[in-house]
Amino acid sequence: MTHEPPDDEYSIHWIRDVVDKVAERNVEEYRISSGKSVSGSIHLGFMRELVICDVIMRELRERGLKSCTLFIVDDFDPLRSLPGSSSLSLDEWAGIPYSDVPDEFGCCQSYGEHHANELIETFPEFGVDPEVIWHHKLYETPEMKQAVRTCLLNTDTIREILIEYVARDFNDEQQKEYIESIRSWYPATVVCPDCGRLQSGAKGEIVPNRVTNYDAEKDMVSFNCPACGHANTLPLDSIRVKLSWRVDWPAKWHVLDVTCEPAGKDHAVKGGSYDSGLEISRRVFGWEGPVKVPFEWVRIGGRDMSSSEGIVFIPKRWSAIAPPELYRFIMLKTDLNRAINIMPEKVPDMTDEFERLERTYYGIDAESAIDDELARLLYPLCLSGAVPEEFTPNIPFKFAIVMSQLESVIGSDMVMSRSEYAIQRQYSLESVSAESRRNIRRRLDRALKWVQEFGSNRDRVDVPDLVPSSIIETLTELDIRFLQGFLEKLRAEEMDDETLQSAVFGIARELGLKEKRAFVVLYRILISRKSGPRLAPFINMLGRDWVIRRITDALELVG
RNA sequence: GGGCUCGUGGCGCAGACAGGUAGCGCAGCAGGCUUUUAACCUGAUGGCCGCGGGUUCAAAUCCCGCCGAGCCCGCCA
Repeated sequence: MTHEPPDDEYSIHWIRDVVDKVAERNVEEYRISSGKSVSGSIHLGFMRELVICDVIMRELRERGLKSCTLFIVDDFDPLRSLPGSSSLSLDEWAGIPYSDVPDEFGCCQSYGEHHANELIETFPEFGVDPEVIWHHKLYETPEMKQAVRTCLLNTDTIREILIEYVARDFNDEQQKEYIESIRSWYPATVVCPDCGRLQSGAKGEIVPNRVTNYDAEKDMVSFNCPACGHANTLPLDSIRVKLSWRVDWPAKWHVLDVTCEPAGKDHAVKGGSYDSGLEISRRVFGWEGPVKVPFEWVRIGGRDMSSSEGIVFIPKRWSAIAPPELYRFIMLKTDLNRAINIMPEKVPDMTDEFERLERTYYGIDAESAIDDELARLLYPLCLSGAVPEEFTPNIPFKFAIVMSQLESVIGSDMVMSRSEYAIQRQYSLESVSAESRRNIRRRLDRALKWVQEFGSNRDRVDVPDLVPSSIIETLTELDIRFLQGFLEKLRAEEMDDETLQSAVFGIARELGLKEKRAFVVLYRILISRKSGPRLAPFINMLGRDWVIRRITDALELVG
């Protein structure tokens, strides 16, 4: 039996499914949120969450719905550890909110702001534009104060929920212990007015400065700071209070009226903080809470990215070596529950793949392995800005790898004009647009950085100023005659890649020189190696005049 | 101990929710008008679909068990 594939039962892409679900909320404005603790540099993986938020927003707008994105900088969290590179003292700053810790680099208001800004600066390139909300400032608003009050008033309910969600997989003894430990627990901590700490101790031995009592009638909060010993009972309005983990999140959802928030797998697991947060939304704040969109993590080169341990690979570093649109493409094409392992050394190949999508979108490739409808959906979502009316050609990344390394040899003007010429030939263009020229420039810059950081030895091209005498000495009588013949040919006429490649073979054969040897000789003269980039295009990149001079110089050295 | 996700040619992945001859990219291999070189084009090769069992005329796909990898599950975030 055969199946007619039902058209609308299963969607072509996860974005459609997610947006369908979000749109069901039927609200006036769809608010898509994300948040990040600023314990250090925010790595490239977090950008996945921002991109997910962004495409949900874009698709909602596409459907004529009002939508925005939010990015909450969790800078009111207490500092627990410092990266090894930091000059700050952990003893001095542990337990203090990131917004109160100074910026050791001196350029921002605080430790938290510094790391947040490092990320925020890359937003335009990556095509995201969320409203930035500073957690510590949010806590100063009357709405958030009221939410804190609501949580304190509903402490019993919150305790019940936590026992239900956190302790459900415990054995009897663990359960008893947990219930006991939470008996006099309040869902909030206090910034000590004396020492400025939310908690004492660093990672592993933390004791929070927890609210020890809340007098609802007088709206008074008691605490007993474990860091400095200061104990007091003060009006809620007069002190800085922060809600606990698992409670803070639903309070923010409520105050900011969040419709949807994606969550990494650590938070999104069944019974995890997201689920308990939804339960708190229902039973404490009286609404259903946001639409949960779980997603897997991003790894780089097979290793986890983590601010505290592992490798630091920040978005800025990505945009220095690869197009941000490519990052968005990788995020969008991969299913949400798949971990993404980014391999920087594959950037050239991945860029090619992305450009296949681009050409499919513009209908330039006659046949394409990429589905038309998928290209129509995905390509615009990959771009950081509006989709240009017409295809804007660029040089292939792999061409740029070689070309960009020649700047120091032939100068950047030559590199640009030869790159433009390559595009003109490839797409049969009369002229190259200003936009294309900007693209070329960007690509050359990225290709050069890429090859320096991630290129293999084969990718690296190093043209020495002079041909070393050690190489001159290896030239035989026949080699020299070949070089003379090739020089003549070069002087005689401008040749395209194919003609030039043939000329090498032709001249070598005429003289009875082994073809392979001819190539070795030329590569040695040019780059002191016995092989290199495909020869004729490489010579044309360097330019006829330059190569003529090079060979002439070499022949002079022979004497 | 409990839970979630993943396991498909050398590498990275699609196909699994609707069971019916196993696809793509990269690498490798062979070719591109008597011209091997690493922008480009063409072609062929390469897979007990983690293992075992079950359902079915038919299983990569559905069900059960096992193995392996990753992650989450006290406080704190």
